[in-house]
Amino acid sequence: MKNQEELFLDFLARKRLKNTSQRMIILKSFLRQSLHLSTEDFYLQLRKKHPAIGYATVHRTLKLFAECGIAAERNFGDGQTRFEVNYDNEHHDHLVCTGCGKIIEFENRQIEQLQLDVARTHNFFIKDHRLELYGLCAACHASEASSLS
Amino acid sequence: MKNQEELFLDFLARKRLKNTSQRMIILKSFLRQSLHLSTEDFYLQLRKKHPAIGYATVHRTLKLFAECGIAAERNFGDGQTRFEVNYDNEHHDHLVCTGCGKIIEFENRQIEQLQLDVARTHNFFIKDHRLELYGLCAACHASEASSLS
DNA sequence: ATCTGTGCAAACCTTTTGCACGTCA
DNA sequence: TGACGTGCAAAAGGTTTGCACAGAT
Repeated sequence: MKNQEELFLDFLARKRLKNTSQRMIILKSFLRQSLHLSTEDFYLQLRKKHPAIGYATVHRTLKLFAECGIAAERNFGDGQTRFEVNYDNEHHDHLVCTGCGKIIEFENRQIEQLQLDVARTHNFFIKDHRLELYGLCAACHASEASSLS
Repeated sequence: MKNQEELFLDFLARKRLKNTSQRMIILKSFLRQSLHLSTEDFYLQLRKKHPAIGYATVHRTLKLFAECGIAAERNFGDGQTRFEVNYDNEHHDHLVCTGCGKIIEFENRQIEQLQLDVARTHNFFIKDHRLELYGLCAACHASEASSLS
C-alpha cells in the first residue's frame, strides 16, 4: 500500500506534471493537518511559514489533491469549500456542531449498507455520498441549557 | 394542520412583515414547483410570467421561506444554493445523478434511526442532517455502458 | 404618516483564470 | 529549449446590501 505522498508523486508522473518545491511544501503541510480547513484558512496557516506561496497555487494544488484522490472536497453549506485528507479510500461522514463549529468524523457500516439498498431500489449506481449531521456537541448543548436558566 | 401558505402568512404577521403582491406571487410559484431549483433558475422561470419582479426580491423571499420553515436550503456542491418545499417537517434525502442532474428524493427510517444512534454515541444533539447519494441513474448508466462498447 | 418592501445597481466573497516571468525536465 | 508552474491581479459567478422610491398598515 502506497502512502499519500507516493500516490501524489505517481499522479504527477502519470500526468506529466512537475514536482515543484511549492507542491511538496503544500503536500506535507496538508498531510500534517488533520482538520477540515477551508482553502483560505489553510492558506493563511501555510503563509506563516512560507510567505512567498500564493493563494492561487494553494488552490490549484488542493484541486490536484482532490483529483488524484488523496483529498476530498467538502462543503458544509457555509459558502466555503473545505479539503480533508482522504486515507485509504476509507469513507467517513461528519457530525458538525452548529454552536462551536467543531467537526467530528464517524463511520457506520450499517448506514453505508442501507444506502446501497436505497440505491438499488431506485436503480441507481452510487459513486459517492455525503452524510452530515448538524447539531450541538455536548459542551455547546450544556452551555445553551445553562444560558436559558 | 396548516398548509404552507397559511404558515407563511402567520410568520409574516408574527414578525410584523408585510403581505405584498410580490411575496404572494413568489409563494404560489414556489409551492407549485416541486423541483430543486437554484435561486437563479427559479427567478428565470418566474420572470417569464412576472417580468417586473427583481432577483433581489426573489432571493430575499426564498430566505424568508427558509426562515419560517416552509422551504429548505440545499447545497449539492455545485456552488449554487437550491430551495425545496418542506412539507410537514417530513425529512427526506436525495439521490443525485451526476450524469443528467436528476434529483430523486427518498426517505429511509432505518438510516434516520442509525443517525440518532451515532449522535448518541458522540453525545451530540442532532438538529438536522443531510444525506446525498451521488451516482448515475439507470438511464445514464445504460448510456455510459453503451458508449464504452 | 410611518415603516417595511421593492428594484436597481453596486458591493462582497470565494473561486477561477490570464498573463508575464520563473523553473523543472 | 520547451512546456509547465507560479504569483499577481483581475475576472467570474453567486449572494448580499445600500439607497431612493413605492406600497402596506
